[in-house]
Amino acid sequence: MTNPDAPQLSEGRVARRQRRNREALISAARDVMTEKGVEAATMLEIAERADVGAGTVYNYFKSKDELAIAVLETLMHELGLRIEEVTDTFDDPAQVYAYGIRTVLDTAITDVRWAQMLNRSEVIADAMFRVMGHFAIRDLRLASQAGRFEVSNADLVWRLTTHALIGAGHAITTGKLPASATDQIIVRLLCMTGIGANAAVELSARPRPALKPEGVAAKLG
Amino acid sequence: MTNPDAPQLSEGRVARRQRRNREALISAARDVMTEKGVEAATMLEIAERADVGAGTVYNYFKSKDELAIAVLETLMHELGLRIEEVTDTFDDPAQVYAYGIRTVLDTAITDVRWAQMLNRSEVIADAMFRVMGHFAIRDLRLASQAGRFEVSNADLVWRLTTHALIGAGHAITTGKLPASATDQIIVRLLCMTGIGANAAVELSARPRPALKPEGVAAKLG
DNA sequence: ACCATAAATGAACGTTCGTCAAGTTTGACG
DNA sequence: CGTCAAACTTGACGAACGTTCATTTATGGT
Repeated sequence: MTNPDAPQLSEGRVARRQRRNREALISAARDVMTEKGVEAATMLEIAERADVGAGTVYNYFKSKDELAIAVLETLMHELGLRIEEVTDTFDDPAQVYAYGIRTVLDTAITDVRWAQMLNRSEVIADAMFRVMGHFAIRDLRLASQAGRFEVSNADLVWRLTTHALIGAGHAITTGKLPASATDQIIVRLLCMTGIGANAAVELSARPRPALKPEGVAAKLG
Repeated sequence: MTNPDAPQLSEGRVARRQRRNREALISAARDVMTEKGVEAATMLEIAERADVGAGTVYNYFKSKDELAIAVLETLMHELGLRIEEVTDTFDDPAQVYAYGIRTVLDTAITDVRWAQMLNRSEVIADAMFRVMGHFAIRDLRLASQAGRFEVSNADLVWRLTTHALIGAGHAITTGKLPASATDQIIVRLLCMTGIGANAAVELSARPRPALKPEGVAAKLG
């Protein structure tokens, strides 16, 4: 080797293609899955939209499920960043948490791309636990330390909350719950933090500034 | 027709066979699905175990999903009856509710037949909402009227609880939560009734009599 | 005994996911 | 440049699935 830098530079081509393929696959999968739902999306159509052979998908994702999870993580990560942009200005950590779960629920039932993925609850809930848990668990802990919540095991509360949240979203999009129930849903999820019903009602009634429009938040990974 | 009773009597044969087939199918499906899980259970194997042609299944159930739901409803109905046998002797309606969700969670993670079906969360949670909701919603209302809970919308609380319950059970059977977390899970689910964290801890710590052994409760439909 | 109707049947269908042998690209090295 | 091994891509393919449907069988009133 003439130059220690050379190997790294010359590996660039394949690395670039790999990144392109991976991103194209996630993007294509996101499109197809949010259009038709996870089950109805076929691996072949995803591969075609990504301009890639059918077998290539399996070089990047072990299974259809793994690809779906990657898509979900993308969606959630983006939403998490947009939420944090707003809540950064809040003083009360309890309100940060409340705003977060409220916004997630609203998005899940409003945004077509989310609504289509609400089947497979346990998979979504798990992705939400991991991706958004970074923020949520931190907020739960902060609020508890501030004496606003009574949570000794933030992991557990967040785990239960994600399942209830996804379940509620699914129930609304399938008409089993009216969309007007969102307020009460948030109240009850806040109850899980150990504050009583009254405090939960107060917390959920605080004014909620809107998210910034999409795409603006794509600044940091 | 010589006798107005005759048509009914002579219809007996086909009606009996239909009932036999339906029951045999549910029973076979329960066996296969609890052995291998819902997805891995194939319609062909279920049909064979029920001693019935592959196509016959679709005379009784529109789809595999519908069959799975029927199985779930059977399991839940039986458990609901067994729980009620115990809680009938309780005085505090809040304790009735607490015992119920505790027992459901324990069963879900202990009984292999339940554990195998914990995928497809939204389907299970919905079945649980309907089948066990008969008891649970009544208990929530009673406890609220007695001033023990603060629940204005029992339907909603029960809906959220089922999703969290199934999600938690799934998390435990997949190792994402330790089995020792059940106590805390019940505490948090009780928190959703609007009582504070302290009251929830007290309620969940009450002594819990064991269920009667299975099969004894098969007395009423 | 006869027949109209309802139910059961299982082979066949159309799809699906995931695999694999064959072909292509890549980049270090002489 | 040319060579070559390793890494990557490809699309045809196998196996398996849920579901359908033309056909056969059973039923019960006449």
